[in-house]
This record gives sequence, structure tokens and C-alpha cells, in this order.
Amino acid sequence: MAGEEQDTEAKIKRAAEQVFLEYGYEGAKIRQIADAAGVNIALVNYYFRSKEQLFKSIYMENFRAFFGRIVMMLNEETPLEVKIWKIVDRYTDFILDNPLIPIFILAENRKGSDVFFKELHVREVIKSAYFTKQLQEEVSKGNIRPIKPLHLIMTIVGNIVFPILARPIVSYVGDFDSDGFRQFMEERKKIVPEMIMAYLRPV
Amino acid sequence: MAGEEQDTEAKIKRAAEQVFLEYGYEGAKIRQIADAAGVNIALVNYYFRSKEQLFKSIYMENFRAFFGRIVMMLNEETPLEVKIWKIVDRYTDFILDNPLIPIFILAENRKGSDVFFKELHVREVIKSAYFTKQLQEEVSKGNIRPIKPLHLIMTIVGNIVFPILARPIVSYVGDFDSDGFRQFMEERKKIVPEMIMAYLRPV
DNA sequence: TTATATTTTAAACACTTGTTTAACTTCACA
DNA sequence: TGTGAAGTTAAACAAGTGTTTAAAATATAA
Repeated sequence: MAGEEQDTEAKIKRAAEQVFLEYGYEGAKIRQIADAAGVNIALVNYYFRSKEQLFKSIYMENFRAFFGRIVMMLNEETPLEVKIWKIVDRYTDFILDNPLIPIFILAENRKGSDVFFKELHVREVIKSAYFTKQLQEEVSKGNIRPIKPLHLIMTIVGNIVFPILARPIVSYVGDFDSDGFRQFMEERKKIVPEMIMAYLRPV
Repeated sequence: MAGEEQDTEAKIKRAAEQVFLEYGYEGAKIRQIADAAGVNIALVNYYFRSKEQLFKSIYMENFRAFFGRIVMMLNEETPLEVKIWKIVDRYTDFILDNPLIPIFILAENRKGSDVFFKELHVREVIKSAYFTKQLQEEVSKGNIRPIKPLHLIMTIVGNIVFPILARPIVSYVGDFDSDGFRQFMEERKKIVPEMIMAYLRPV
């Protein structure tokens, strides 16, 4: 009876997000979404024209959350090493709070139409980024060894995200409960930046 | 007209693997599998009792290929550094030759029932592994710094597999064609082992 | 060849899917 | 208060789903 009431459109979207994230596009059924939202099936098509359009808006939001966030952090004007530590820390927390996003984004992206990336100006944002310039400067100062930005990004993101993608296997092998897995990820907050810096520092 | 004839059961399985890998369990349709195999729909259920059972057998095979392969390589009796270089090299090649396997395995594993792992003795294979002992020995000899086997495994696999999972994005951002992406992965064959060794070597 | 089992087929079945319809209710406002 | 718009509903629609059936074709063996 508290302020939990939302307008119908928002209720549907919230329910759809939950269902799509858990089951994917094909696995999610409109009736399931309607049930989760507690509304009539027809209302889903009344507010959003089709399943595909509803999915698309949710996909875009989560794509932006998943990749936009890392790009934003990369472009903060912070010294490189501090930045890497900070990104790993904050991105790990983000992924732990939203563990379904990575597999959702990547699985639905198998067919991979350019459209999404173009609409989000992904390439431009990275090419013209402060991060790219920062890396070049650190290299020419002799502070770090040369590395392509994309390799560094893949290393940061992959090291954080992959254990989440493989979480059932990781938890089974490591015999982790929910807290155990969280602690495993906390350990990586130290390992991953140290490893990256160990590589980057010139010999 | 050459020796391309197979028995029906094998034809169905081969077609099913291709379709399941590309579209996932929900996205794959029996009629599509039957068409790809060039057989009547009913034959799919004649040879395999149901869609689920057909899927299960294919999933198991690919799970074994995906994780079994890395476990096997980890347990070869080779000096640690040599081994890491070799694994990254060979596993990268394997993933490049079978790029659909990782997202297939991980996406279908969202719900993550223990059953598969138990049947494949995943935990035991890792716990009692030569690799685990080897790591401990290297640590006590002072050759490397302490690290949990699972962290090292996640780092190796994540660094190789993640770019494949994010391939559409990577290729778009890096403006790669098929060869360009392959070359990007070839570069990682050097970066990833060097980074891991830079971390492991004691200060 | 004949009889028996195996394989293959077209058709249908029962059910679920996303979507639409047309009637009904609620609301805003002149 | 009355009127049109917006919101909601149960029901139906057409297409697609995995699966089964019963008959036909083919292979196997006596």
C-alpha cells in the first residue's frame, strides 16, 4: 500500500527487463512478462508495439550500461595506474550487482548487427577518447610499454566479466556459496590490476 | 555422390549441432534441424527421443570440448611457464576454429544445473590435478608468488575467450575484417602469457 | 519368396506463440 | 453532467511449436 504503485508502462518495462535478462529474447514469453507485471497481455502490445520493440529498448539500455560505463570510466582524467585500479574495483562491483547483464548482452549479440554500435557511437567514443591519448603519452614518456588500447580494454573487462559468465562452473569447482563467489571476485580486484601493471611497467 | 553419405542419425546430430550452436536451445527449431539434415521431421524424434535429449547430448560434447580441453592441457607435465605459453597458443587456436562454442556453453548455462559438472567430474579433476600440485611446488620453491589455481585458470581462459564472446563489438571498434580479428587474437598469444608471467615472477 | 523388423513418410495432434479485436471501464475536462 | 480520449479486458486469431500416429517403403533373414 506504500508508494509501490507505478504507471502501467513502467511496470511492464521493469517486468520485461527481469524476464528478458533471465531467459533471453527467445526464452522470454509475453504472457510471462504480463504476469510478472500483473497486467493483461494486450497491454504489452498497447504500450510497446511488439515484443521485438520492447526487447530492443531494454537491450539498448543494458548495452549502454555494460559498455558505456567502462568507456566513461576509461576517459576520466586520472593517472593511468590509479585509473586501472579504480575501474577494476568499480566495474567488478557493478557486475556483481548486475550479474545477468553480461551474458544477456553477449548472447543476444551473436548475430551482431552493427546497428546498435553505430547508434551508440561506440567506435568514435573509443577512437577519439582521452584514454587512447593517455596511453600514447605514457608510452612515449617511457612509463609503460606499448599496447593497443583495445588489448588493454579486453584484458580489463575479460578478467572481470568472464568469471561471472562462467559463474555456475566457478562456484561448483571452488565450492562457493554466494558469499564465497563474491569473495573470489574481491580477490580479483587486487590480482587483475597488479597483473596489468606488472605487464605494463617497462623492463 | 562421393563418400558424403552418412547414416541418418549422424546427419541429424551434425545438423542439430550446427543449429543449436548458432541459435541456442530456444532459438533452434526441430524443423530447421530436420531441413539442415535433409530428413523428415519425425526422424529427429525417432532417433533422439526429444528435442531436449538431442540438445543435452550435444551440449555435453561441447562442454567437454570447451572445459575438458583446458583441464587436460593444464595437467600436462610440462614446466609451468612453457605450459602457459602453450595453453594460450593452442586454446586460442581451438577457440578461433570453434568460435560458437563459448557463447553456446555459457548462455545455456545461465540456469546452471550442477548435473553436467558432476557427470563430468569437473571438481575432482581440478582438485586432484597435477596442475594444482605444480603450482604449490613452484610457490614453495619461491619461483612464483602464491595464487589460487582457479584465479590463474580464469585469467588464462577469460583473456582468450572474452574477445571471442564480444567479437562483434571488438571487430566493429577495431574495424576488423575476419583476418583483422584473427590477427588481433594472434597478438594476444604474446600479451597474455607475458602478462601472467610478469605477475607471477616474484619481486 | 515370405515374413519380420527397421526405417521413412505425410499428416495430424495438442499446445503455445505473438498479436489483434471489439467491447467495457476509467478518466479528464468543458 | 456529458463527451471523447485513454486505459483495460476477455476472447479470439493465425501461425508456429514439439511430438505422435499410422501407413508405406526398405532392409534383413528364414
